[in-house]
Amino acid sequence: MKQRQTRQLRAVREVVESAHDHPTADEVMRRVRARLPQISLGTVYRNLQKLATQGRVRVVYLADQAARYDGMTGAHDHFFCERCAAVTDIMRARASIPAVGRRLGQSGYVVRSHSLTLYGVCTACSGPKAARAVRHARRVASA
Amino acid sequence: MKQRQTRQLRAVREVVESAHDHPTADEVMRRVRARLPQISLGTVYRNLQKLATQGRVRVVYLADQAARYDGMTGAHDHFFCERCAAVTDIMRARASIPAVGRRLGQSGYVVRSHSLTLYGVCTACSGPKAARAVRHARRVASA
DNA sequence: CTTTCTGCAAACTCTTTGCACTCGT
DNA sequence: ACGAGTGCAAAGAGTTTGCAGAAAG
Repeated sequence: MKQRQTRQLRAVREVVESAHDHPTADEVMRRVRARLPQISLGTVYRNLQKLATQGRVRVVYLADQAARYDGMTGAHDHFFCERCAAVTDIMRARASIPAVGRRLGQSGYVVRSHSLTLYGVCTACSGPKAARAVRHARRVASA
Repeated sequence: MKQRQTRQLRAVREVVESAHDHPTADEVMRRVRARLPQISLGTVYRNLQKLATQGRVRVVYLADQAARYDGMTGAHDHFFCERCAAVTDIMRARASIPAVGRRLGQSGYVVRSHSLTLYGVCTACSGPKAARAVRHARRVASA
């Protein structure tokens, strides 16, 4: 029952907490392997789930894509770029959502959490240097 | 290139459009089979995707669950009951979201769509008759 | 030492796809 | 008749899990 402080758990936690780009489980594994070349994807999933249960990590589900993991646990939402698959944090989108929860609460619903995601094209992909940005993003996304 | 009016496509469309409970692809197949007993799950998926591309059906992605299909194509959001897996439509949650899109637009982001889902416990599951409601929901969910 | 955790691989779920055949048009 | 659509089964992607051995406390 007691949680052990294994090097794998710590490495997964440190990778996710220091990541600013919402990596997938697979990407987390690649990064952890820089330090622990033997770690398996199953262990990464188990530890990510453990951290998520403890609230140390947030899981971000995006349409039909693989789940992303986010070390920022404070209230914020996400923007998903349909061109380069980048995920950007949005800090101010939620202002009105507590009101929705309150209204639903009067109808007997208990709102525990919510998820707001905007889909579209990000600055890098829609701007004048879009071609270069897309190339860059693809490289990062498949690295 | 021309779209054909097959009985399978029509049956899938009619099932989803008349459903009020956000069925999964598997559930759609079960319902269609009442009329077309030999329809395959692959065909259901192909037709759901076709209808979604045409905007006649909305796909609702919920955390790590299977996708739900929604015949209501107008703007609305969803509440997901973590106890019975029921999905409820929420009509008024989005009022403030266009403003978020506008603000992001000024930063070079193009917002094409968004998804807002609230998670919690629904009226039937949190009320005084919760036990019965849960039993009912489970029966429906696994029917 | 005891118990949790790991690595591996197999299993699982959901969804997509290749192929030969069917059926709208 | 032509070719889009179907059924089937196999393949894919992402995630979970059983088990024997490793290692944390």
